[in-house]
Amino acid sequence: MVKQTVGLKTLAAHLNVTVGTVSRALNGYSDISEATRLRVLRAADELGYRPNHAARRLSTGVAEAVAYVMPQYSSSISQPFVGQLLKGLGEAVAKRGWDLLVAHADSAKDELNHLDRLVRSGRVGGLVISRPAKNDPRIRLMRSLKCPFVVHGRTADCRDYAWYDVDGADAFHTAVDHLVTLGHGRIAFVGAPLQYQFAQDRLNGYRAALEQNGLRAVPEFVQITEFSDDGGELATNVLLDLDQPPSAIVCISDMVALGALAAIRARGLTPGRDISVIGYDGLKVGQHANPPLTTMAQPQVHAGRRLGDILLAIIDGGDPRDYQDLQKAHLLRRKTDGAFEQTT
Amino acid sequence: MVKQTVGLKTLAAHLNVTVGTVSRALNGYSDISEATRLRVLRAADELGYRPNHAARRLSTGVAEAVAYVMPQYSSSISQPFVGQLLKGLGEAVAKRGWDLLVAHADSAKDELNHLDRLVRSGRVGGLVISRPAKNDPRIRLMRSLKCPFVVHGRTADCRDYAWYDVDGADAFHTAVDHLVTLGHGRIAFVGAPLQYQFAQDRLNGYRAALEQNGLRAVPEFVQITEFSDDGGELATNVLLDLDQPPSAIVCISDMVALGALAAIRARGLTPGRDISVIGYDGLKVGQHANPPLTTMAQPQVHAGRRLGDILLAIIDGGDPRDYQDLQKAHLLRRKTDGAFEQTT
DNA sequence: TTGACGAGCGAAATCGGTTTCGGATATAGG
DNA sequence: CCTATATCCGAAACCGATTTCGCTCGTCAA
Repeated sequence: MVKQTVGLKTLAAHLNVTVGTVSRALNGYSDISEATRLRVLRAADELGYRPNHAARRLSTGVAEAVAYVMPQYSSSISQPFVGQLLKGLGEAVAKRGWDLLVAHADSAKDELNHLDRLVRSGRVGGLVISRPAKNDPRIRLMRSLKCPFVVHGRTADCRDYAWYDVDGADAFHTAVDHLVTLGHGRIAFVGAPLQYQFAQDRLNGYRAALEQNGLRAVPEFVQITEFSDDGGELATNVLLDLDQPPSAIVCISDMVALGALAAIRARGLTPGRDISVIGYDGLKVGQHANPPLTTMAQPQVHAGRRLGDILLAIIDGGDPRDYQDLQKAHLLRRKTDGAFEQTT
Repeated sequence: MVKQTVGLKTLAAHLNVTVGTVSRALNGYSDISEATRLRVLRAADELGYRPNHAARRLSTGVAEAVAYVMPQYSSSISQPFVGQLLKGLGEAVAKRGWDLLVAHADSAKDELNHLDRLVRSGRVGGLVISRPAKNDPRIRLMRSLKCPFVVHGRTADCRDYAWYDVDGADAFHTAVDHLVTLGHGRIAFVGAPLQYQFAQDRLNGYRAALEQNGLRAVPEFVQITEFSDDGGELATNVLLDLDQPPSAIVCISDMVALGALAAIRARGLTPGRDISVIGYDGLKVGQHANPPLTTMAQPQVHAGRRLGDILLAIIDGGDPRDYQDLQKAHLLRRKTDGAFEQTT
């Protein structure tokens, strides 16, 4: 650590006042004459005074920092949004002069320990939890610690805390509806392990849409696989090997969908003509896929900032239940959705 | 901030010793009897003692935290590697129980102010600077502050500080050599603004390779454009409009290369057959491009951890000049590089 | 002229640890 | 048996801010 050069003491000596006076002048107390305040402010600026963060925290008891908890098993797909999120989060907390720190997880057990330390040692005043499991232990921990937090995503029971999420059920409902409109009746779902709530939500949306459209739910049409392009490719191959393969596939993410496209092309079929595919995320790279990927795009841009604002509001004493933000995804048509053709 | 429940004082009272004794027992001093140490350790564990971070920092003077400075203009392409890097960095600092915080930049000027505060207020003991400009003010600031730092990338003069970089000049040399081997003689370069050192490095490699292969440097073949897919598309269109267009293009990044592919396909040409394209980064999504993108892949996996280890070593007093790590990229052949055909 | 009052500032306690110094007890040596 | 030494622990200073308390002025009304 760089040694403190100019502290309150230096300033005070320089101005012939006490440290208490300087501190009060800097923090806008009323029992300081305007003349003194100006003298102090000017000197602080000239000497480049930076209050020692640790001392202030110790004294005031506020951490002036929040943490972002990285997704547990961060596959390559989770990376793009991490950067975006951090940027937004950083902006939100920086407005208040607070710090943003990131917590990473070695294992599930280590992570809880890490978070406990982070909170109970007073390093952070709140945190953002991404991509929760159905009954996430991290959320239970934060509740028991009475530590402010906001969840990026939701769990099964999400009534009592703050969260920001995109409505996956709605999105997959929309995707299936769209495919039905195009004439598809045999629609498959390639999903991820259901321990994650978002995986369950999207599956629910798929199923609800099938039912509402009077379509039969074919058990083999629901493939749960690894959350990656390889997983998507594997699952799609299983689907295509079926006696009566689907004519359309909705995929739980764009990355999975890219794998699906690869599997389809490998058989000499053309995505969007022979088999329709719809992804989820709205990743920019999807437009460079072969062919460009139709997807359910998210209003991802402001998620980070919104999460930060929510967290700060709760730290300020806001009721978490007042901050539950459900965004809708929208259909972004590119080239992998097409009308059903009997010829298949 | 969650109020401290059990502090040193609580522990001391519970054990009928003084806080000093507890502190020394916990910190492994030798003048504590083994019996007492065990009693203290056990009690600390049972009561779930977490030392107050601010107090310890104030007392010891070490920040127990480092910061990662986000790339200045983080376009979509910069995101994937941010996540990876943070993961590795987090692991490295977590081994020591330190925190990782991220600093984001509103503007260039704000950023310097922000970094100055971060360091001089004692929040961090060192930092990682990504993607420096040729003569980066952030580096100058850190030097003047005598704050330990490591650079991810290099500047023009990089002799006196620690850095980790991938050899862009070598990579583009390799790429051009490869294309020459395939019979190409008209090779273009699509790059990014030269304010960034990495952009200059890669251009240098391209030029050196041309010269070494006895190829003429065509001025119009060097296109400097925006660091994105759109930029790549624009630049490639310019190249294709030339009276004598190139038969191969090396692109400064995979994202730019994806734009190039789009431009090529838009003219009914086939990348890899009519025109070869080589990207840089080794992004996984490149394999889902149309056609799969040949690229110079980086050993990106350990960059974060390595940067973290280097930074900690310097904070421990290591000589920065002993930590200069230049990695090599390697050619990852997919489908966009092909033999030159006269027919074009 | 005096007493009350308020403005402005100094002095000191406080946050929760770390670390130095010195004292008490136990052990060893003569 | 008495002193020298090592062992172990208590007491207190310290890190650099914040914040409370109270003192000292100057001002004004009685």
